[in-house]
Amino acid sequence: MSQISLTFPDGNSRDYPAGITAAAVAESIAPSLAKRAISASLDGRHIDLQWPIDASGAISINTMKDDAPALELIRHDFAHVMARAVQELWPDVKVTIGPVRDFGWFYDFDRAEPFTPEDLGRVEAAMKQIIALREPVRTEVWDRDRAVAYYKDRGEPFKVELIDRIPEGEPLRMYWHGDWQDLCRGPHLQNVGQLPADAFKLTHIAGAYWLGDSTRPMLQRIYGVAFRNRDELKAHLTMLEEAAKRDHRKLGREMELFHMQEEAPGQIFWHPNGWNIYTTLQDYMRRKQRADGYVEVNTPQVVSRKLWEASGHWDNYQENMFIVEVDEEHAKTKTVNALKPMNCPCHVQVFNHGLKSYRDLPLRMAEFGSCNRYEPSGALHGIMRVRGFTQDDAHIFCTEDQIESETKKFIEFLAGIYADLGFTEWRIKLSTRPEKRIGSDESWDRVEAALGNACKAAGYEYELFPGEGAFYGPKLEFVLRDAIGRDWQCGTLQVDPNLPERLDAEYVGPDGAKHRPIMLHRAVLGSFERFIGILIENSSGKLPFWLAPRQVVVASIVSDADGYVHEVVDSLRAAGIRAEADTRNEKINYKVREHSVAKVPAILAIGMKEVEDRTVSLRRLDQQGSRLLPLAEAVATLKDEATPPDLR
RNA sequence: GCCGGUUUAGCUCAGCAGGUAGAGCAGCUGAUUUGUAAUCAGAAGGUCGCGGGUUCGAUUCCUGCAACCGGCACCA
Repeated sequence: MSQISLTFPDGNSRDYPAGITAAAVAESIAPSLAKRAISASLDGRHIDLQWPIDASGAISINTMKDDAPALELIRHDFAHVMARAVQELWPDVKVTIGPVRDFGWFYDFDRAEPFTPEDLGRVEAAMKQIIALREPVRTEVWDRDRAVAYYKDRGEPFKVELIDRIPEGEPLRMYWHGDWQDLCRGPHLQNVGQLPADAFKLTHIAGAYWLGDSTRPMLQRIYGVAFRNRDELKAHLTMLEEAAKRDHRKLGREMELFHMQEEAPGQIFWHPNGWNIYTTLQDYMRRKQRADGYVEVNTPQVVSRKLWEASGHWDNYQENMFIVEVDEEHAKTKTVNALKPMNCPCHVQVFNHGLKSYRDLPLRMAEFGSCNRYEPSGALHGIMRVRGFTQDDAHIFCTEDQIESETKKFIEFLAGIYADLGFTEWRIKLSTRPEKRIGSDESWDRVEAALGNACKAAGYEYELFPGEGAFYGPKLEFVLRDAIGRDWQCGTLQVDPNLPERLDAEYVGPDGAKHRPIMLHRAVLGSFERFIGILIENSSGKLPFWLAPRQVVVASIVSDADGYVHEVVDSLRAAGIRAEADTRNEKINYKVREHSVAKVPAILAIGMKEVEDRTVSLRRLDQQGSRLLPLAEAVATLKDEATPPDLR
């Protein structure tokens, strides 16, 4: 038998007969290690202790102390144990697939009856019983015919289809958790008893299409979360509760920012407080864009079908458009229009008005463009995914040579805005040419390189997403990370030579001939609605002072102070601060509590002492105690804080 | 759009094996003039999501629809 050489993490290596298992390797190092071993990593690949090793490489033995492999195994074995429990409880259930995901796993089942929340408790109990049996996990490689025959025999059509989808030549591996068998890539733990029976929870039931395809049957998915121990599970559940507390829909109601109602699904009724955030953010964006060389335009909401036919949207996206028809009873002739789902075709109309010269390029045309899209009902989510929204949209008309410098300029622009809005952690995704595309390979080469070079020139790395670009051009996407680690794709820059062609945009070049410009579609926030939702959740509603809808409440302690309270409010308002008086006949404790719950960042309490000394007592949100300072000083300090970051 | 769930006062929720409903908070009225996260009292507040059916009688049972929630699919 041939020998292989395995290198350990400490740099030493040892020879073993080919075909040795990682379990035997661990045993050869130390019996105690073999006892604690759960899996191994071979040249970075996570492998099962039972698998034979046929070639030399770098090996390390994993124990429960190794976070990533331990959690992967635990979650994956839980998926199998759950599927076993479900089939023990309901033998007619068909199994499909059950992968590991963030914090846990899911498994999709086919069953005529829907699972109920009560069923989850039964499944959890059955899983604990299975774990208590401490049965061994074993594995074998089967040939295709045997595997297909086995699953046909057992009446598991989904598994048969899965096998058909696995490429010829790839080994089909079977795993047994006790007597329960599943087709699985592995690796797994060695014994079901290694699972922490007190560190998992089945969280919810949901529908999910087989193979993620909406034309295939809908299965029932059960989600679970699992950790190495009870404390980690508890910490996770606490984190979920914290996340629920910052839900923008809840805070939107509590802070009286907006509401939505049945008569206008997917559209927002902004209340004074919420609209304050919106306009403050929009004013800021408008100043930033002006300073960066954009011109602002505004274009129609209701646009004839003819333009959408010319742009190509009528053919491809009609299902998602609000169609507005005017019939013969109202007008002499019938017209068919659509609410604009995007601004680009309208911007080309502005560009096309009058003859443009190469000297006009790059032309950066911005619009806070209100758009309406008939989003599928199931996609709507608070103010994050709506049917009526306003983009911070702009189109840069330029030559191909200008793409790189315009992209670099845009990345710097966007970086400054994200920093101002409190997002320091974000990344860039570069999506390149898809299979089905227009344009020559040479032009794709040039444009993709321009985007990549622009990122580097601006000082940012990017991740490559091959094949993910649009059919007409590559794009950059800017993904920011919020305070609790969630990612949000907000900014985008899309290179588009197609729409100028379709809508016949042109400019006169230095050679006196007409040329097509390139369009760069770009946005920083995406939409104001969604971005405000992100801002609310990122800050738990405690927005930075300059964005807070109610910045200061001046609260009287005794009614004899009311006159001075109004004087203080007037001084603050004169300095441009959003201040309100609270002279209700209530205790100061009551007022402090109420305005703290409402997340007002500063409360000024006014009693007779302040009246006599012409001072204010300043209390900051989430801080104990207060600070006494002269009125003029308080106004100056707060005015400073209320100044938007671009005006400081 | 698909699967499952939910819909009762402004908000959070209880209740009803079929006889038209309750609490806390908010709001209103009165008393209290109060020093940094809830002062006390009183009165009031609901076509039980919308439509149809069964029934002597429906908030409760059946059925259709809508919106919302959790996912899936979608996001030009």
